[in-house]
Amino acid sequence: MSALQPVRGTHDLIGEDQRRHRHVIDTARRIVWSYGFDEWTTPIFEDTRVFSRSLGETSDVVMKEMYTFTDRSGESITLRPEATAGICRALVSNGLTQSLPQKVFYAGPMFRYERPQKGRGRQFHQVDIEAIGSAEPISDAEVIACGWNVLRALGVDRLTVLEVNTLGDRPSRDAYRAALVAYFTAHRDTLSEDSLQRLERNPLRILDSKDERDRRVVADAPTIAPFLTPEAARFYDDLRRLLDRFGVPFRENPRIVRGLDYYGHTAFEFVTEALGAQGTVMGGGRYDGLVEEMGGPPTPAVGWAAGVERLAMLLDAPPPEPAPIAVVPVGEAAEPAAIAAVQALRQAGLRAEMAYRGNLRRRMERANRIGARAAVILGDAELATGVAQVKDFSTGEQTEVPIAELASRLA
RNA sequence: GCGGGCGUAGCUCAGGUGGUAGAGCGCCAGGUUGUGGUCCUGGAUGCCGUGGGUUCGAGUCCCAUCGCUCGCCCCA
Repeated sequence: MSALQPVRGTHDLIGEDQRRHRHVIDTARRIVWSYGFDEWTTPIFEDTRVFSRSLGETSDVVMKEMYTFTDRSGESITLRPEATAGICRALVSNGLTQSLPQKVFYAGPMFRYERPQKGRGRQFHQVDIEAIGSAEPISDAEVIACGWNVLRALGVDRLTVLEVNTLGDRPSRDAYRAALVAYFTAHRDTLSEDSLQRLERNPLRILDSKDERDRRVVADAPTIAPFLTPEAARFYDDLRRLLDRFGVPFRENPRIVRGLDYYGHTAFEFVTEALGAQGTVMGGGRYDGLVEEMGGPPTPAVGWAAGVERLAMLLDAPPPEPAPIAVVPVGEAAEPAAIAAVQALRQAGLRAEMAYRGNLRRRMERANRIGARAAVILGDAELATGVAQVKDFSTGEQTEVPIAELASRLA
């Protein structure tokens, strides 16, 4: 009981857990491929500045959640808390700002130092797409449609709702922020302590506070709509129109706020009631300033990230594994023939294992335990005739199959 | 960083008011060394999370501590 345990907030993925996890990633990869995205893999740790600069110095991620350490050469290194910053860094590092647009798919582990909860770990996994170099609202709509199709392919779309909002462009947001600060300052004596802090750092986040006191104040708070510039308003109109055109159902939620500073215009979340406090299963938006932060030219971009663990928990059941074939040699003389047979099955693309321990009863037991759909029995009699006994485990029936035809007959 | 719940076999969990630890599932062996799944018989498994206290005696009561879990904050 006091043996070594995984580090707090990390988990082993074994058996069904692993199958669910892999199914989420495989499905996302397949759907996203059909939209023209290419997979990238970047390092799981980066120069700390990649994140501190891009996520915003006042974001919670940077202030208290990063796994940051100094390596042996004295460099400050951070385990990535999210994928987008690293992708933008890679875009710039590889000179790909010269060949836009880039449509990137990403799958891998992320790290955040937090108290673990349902659907939240210190190491967790995301799938992620980024359409970099696309400024038109049609790319936002297409990115969202792509995410929605991933959820549909996973069969979890009926458990989730898409909520969209606009954060406007820079002038819209500055004007709105000023109005919010004025409004909340006037009501500061009724705000929660947390929200008084937010008023200093990021007043937008008061909007999605769960505190009772805050919610009453928020109910009458101004919305961004009257502060949108004509350009920002039209962008949002276009987005909603195009979502309809793509056939993606959504509802507007003016309280959606992104936690990271680099977002503007489109913000969206696919949320669910099924995961307790962690309702967001996929979230994203537009981040036109980020590539520039990384030292590249001004570059528009839009994307989303989805939590693999959270999606895996929403899955009904992991997809079934194809059942293997068990090859069962009887007696030492049968070993070479059994090895040849099992290799032939594998060459034919089948999943096949040998059961070679114990008496025949043990071997058949083993064959059953690995979930085999059939057992190929090879003993002295079979070697003499060149015909194997093949037992179908679902029916219990046993038939004779020439050894040379095993692969084709069992395919 | 702050709150609630829970720690007994590999897993799921029983163990009124203190008397030296149980079930089901799983595992191992045999019934059957040329036939699995079903069935029968037998077996192993535990520093009862850890440390301390009360007591003749603690899984049970008290204190502390660690871990897990759910929630707040924030997010995928």
